[in-house]
Amino acid sequence: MILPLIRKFESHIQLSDAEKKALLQADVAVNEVEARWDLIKEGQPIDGACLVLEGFACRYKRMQDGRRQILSYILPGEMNDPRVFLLDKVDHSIGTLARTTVAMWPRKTLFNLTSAFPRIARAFWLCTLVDEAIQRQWLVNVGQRTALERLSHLFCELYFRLGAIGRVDGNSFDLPITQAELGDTLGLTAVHVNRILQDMRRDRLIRWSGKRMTILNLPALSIIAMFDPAYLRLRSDKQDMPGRHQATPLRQP
Amino acid sequence: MILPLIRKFESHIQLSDAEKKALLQADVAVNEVEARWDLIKEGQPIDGACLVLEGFACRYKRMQDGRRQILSYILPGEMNDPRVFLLDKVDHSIGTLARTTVAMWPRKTLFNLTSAFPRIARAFWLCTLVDEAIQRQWLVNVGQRTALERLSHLFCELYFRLGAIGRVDGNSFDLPITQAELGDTLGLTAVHVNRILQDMRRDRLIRWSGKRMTILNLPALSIIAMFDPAYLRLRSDKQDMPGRHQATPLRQP
DNA sequence: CGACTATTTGATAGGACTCAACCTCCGTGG
DNA sequence: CCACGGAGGTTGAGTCCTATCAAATAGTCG
Repeated sequence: MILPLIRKFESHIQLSDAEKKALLQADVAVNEVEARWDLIKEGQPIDGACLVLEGFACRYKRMQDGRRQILSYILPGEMNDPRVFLLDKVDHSIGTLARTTVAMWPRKTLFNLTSAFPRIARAFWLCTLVDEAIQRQWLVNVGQRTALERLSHLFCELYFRLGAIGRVDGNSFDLPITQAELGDTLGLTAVHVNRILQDMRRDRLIRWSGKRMTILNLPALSIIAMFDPAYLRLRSDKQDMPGRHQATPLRQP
Repeated sequence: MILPLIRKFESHIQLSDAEKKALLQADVAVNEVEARWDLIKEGQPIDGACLVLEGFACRYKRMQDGRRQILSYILPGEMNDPRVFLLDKVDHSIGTLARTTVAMWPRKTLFNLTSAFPRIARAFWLCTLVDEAIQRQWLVNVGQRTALERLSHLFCELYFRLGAIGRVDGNSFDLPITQAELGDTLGLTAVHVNRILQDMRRDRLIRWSGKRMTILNLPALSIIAMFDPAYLRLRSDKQDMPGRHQATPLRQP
């Protein structure tokens, strides 16, 4: 049921069978949520943590006048920061961007798991640290980079993050969001996102039809974005890392 | 020696005398550092946490081509996130913006303190959560706001953060940084920061001569920035909160 | 005073936004 | 089966905000 989480953890550290079993047996409530629903609304009290199993969610903040900034994407295997339990209410909303299945954790379940299995606690820990590293990158992104650089950097990031959880097939992955949402992510308008995307398609950097994104030229994209995946702290010996796909088959004519 | 930290903690929770005493007796190494020195360099292994006692430090990331994004300010009483001890190296640098006195904590000291005094651990905890809330606000700032709004929001934030640690005198406080550094903070060029500052001075919003910033019209500034100090989670019953200065004396004619 | 850094000013260019219209796709329902 | 509506994508023209480049001015410190 919560396989994606295990997968995610294992992209950071190796889990024992006992740890995996404990996670699999954890008491969670699974829900299906339509696109564009709020899982948690800004200002609400918090009852539990939510883990995305499938789909695409995000954290965002909305200003009084309607402007919105998306703060982070929550991909399968990821969850909102469980530490906010300490607070009475959250200062941002969590919503779905596509149809999403989420598992809600009672805080007690989380507490039991992390106290019984220190390595699981450590895995949670590492995940929040990576989240923060991503947060810092996003600030650099909107603060310093041009529109083309921002889009390129985000696509590189998604390619690696999704690759680490086995959601990249060849060079393509599902990206079920709209151009307007991309704009809210990168501090750009939908119109401008659209124009830069056209440039990127023209230059054979990407293809993005329907909900499917294909990275046509990762090296070029990485250079444009000055992208270095180190901040994602992925174990590079994982066999499904996107980078491995470049290996040349040995059987040559 | 580490009074600023106690002050900061007490803007979140009340400490007992025993807790204060433990903090005061903690084993730390205090250093004076000139402006524009790095306390921690990106990629370095981490030996200890650093607490700013006096002055002005920041976290920042530099890109290959020289562009820099300042990620957060570290004010007196604040420290870099001690949780990064878990990692082998940091993904960003920490440097001083002005002459700063810092206390370096051996990780053992930190460990002893937090395990002996759960409320101290909780205070650290709350501080990192507030840091992250600020981080989110900054992303909204550079992602969604205009130059005027960004500057206004930052000045409001500093007014409240410095007020909470008793560094606001009337409506003015020390802001010993350059316009170029403001630019690196807000994703703007120094030239443009300069021009917007002139507008703000003309409109009697602020005065900023030398290193001293004076907020001339906080209500107007708050409206421009759509500023709401709630995210800073300051205890509103603290007697030195800036907000209290608005109270009307009871003795009216 | 002199060297340096920071601030200010001017002219110009360009990236991104605005507003509006139009197109395309797709699910719905008559 | 096709008309309809809505959401998302695309296009165009015009504007504004912000960056760039260069130079002058003001401050600071030894």
